Amino acid sequence: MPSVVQTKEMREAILDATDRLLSIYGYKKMTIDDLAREVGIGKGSVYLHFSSKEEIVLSHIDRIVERVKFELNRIAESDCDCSECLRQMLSARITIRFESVQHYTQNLNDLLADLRPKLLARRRQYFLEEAEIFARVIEKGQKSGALRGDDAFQSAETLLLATNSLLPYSLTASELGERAEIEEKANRLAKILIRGLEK
Amino acid sequence: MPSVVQTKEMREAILDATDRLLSIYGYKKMTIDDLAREVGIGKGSVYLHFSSKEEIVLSHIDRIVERVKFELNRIAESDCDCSECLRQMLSARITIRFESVQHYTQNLNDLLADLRPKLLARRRQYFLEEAEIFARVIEKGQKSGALRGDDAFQSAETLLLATNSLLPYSLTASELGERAEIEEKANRLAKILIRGLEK
DNA sequence: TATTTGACCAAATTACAAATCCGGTCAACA
DNA sequence: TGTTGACCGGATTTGTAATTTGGTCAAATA
Repeated sequence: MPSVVQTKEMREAILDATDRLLSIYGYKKMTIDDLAREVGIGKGSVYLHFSSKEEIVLSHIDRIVERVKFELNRIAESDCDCSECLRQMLSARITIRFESVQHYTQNLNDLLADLRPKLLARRRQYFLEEAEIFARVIEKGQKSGALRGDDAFQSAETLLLATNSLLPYSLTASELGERAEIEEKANRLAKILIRGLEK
Repeated sequence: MPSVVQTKEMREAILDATDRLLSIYGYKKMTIDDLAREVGIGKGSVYLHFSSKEEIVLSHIDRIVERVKFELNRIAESDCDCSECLRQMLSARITIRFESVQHYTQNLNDLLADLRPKLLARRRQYFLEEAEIFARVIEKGQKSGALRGDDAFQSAETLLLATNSLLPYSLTASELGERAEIEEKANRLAKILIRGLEK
């Protein structure tokens, strides 16, 4: 059996390679042979760390969402005021997601087409997890008197839903527009949304 | 030459048939032979009204957008107060768009895949035209003192952008969720957005 | 004559089979 | 003990023949 440290490092290396290959070839055309070669290990070794191709790619996507959640939690627990927290969280979410897909050659929807059913289920899960972090901040804001007393989780869902339109899965990186432009739109939207939540 | 009335009615009949066939087969698999048969005219007659298959389908989509714009203008010119106008306009937009795609068997993005470049250009145009109607209402609200003095057109763009996420082109009608659920989300979002624009 | 039509054409698409490729396994190797 | 790549069957691609389709226009129709 591989040692724990080696296993963890190797998992990361495989997911890094997955990101590179996925961005060029997409799920279907990315082969396990390619992946093993890119990592520099034998094909059989890939299956020491993951049980299937599907699990590899889903884990890669999980990792991105974990990064987003980590950053959201970091901001949520910082001591700036509630509105500023929400502003930073919305901004960070767009930034990380943009960085995660900007090197993809086609749109995410097509690159991951064959995983669609599994992904839809996961996206709902991701959405809930992120919404919970936002809801915590909103609740804090309500207790401090800064925000209105609407249902916190529903408000969080609404924030995410509204800002999701900025990075549609059906657009190519090149069709998305400049990063600066997207971030400007995101800020404008965030400003209006957050003001709408304030007392 | 066909008489004006007949031409207009026949155009509509062709676009109606286009909607039916498009919702089942999509752009590529919908044939002009099928279309002519569905309308009950000869194939050659289709080309008396449209110059190409592409023009037919784009006209069909134009017609939907025209319906949306007509309704938006109607509400915009009614005499309810600005916030209420915006609320109704956002709601109408979702409702009409939902009705226009709910009978489609696959997602719009796939059904219209082969038209993507042309459609992207048009969507930008549609977006601008709708945004202008919203901007007029916002400007009126600013003059009456109900709304903040931010750039009206930018605010309009932001409203549309945010609510676009409710009906993603990449989801099947069956994946979209219940109509009531979408309208509820739309209302919640509209409420926050409009409050964010108010003084 | 004024309209409408469907047979016709080239180009695109499909159908079908043979050849190739790929995810996943596991006996052998280091 | 930990790693590997040859191997398997099912899926995919490739090459090509047969079919279909967008668009036209001479002929039919009214």
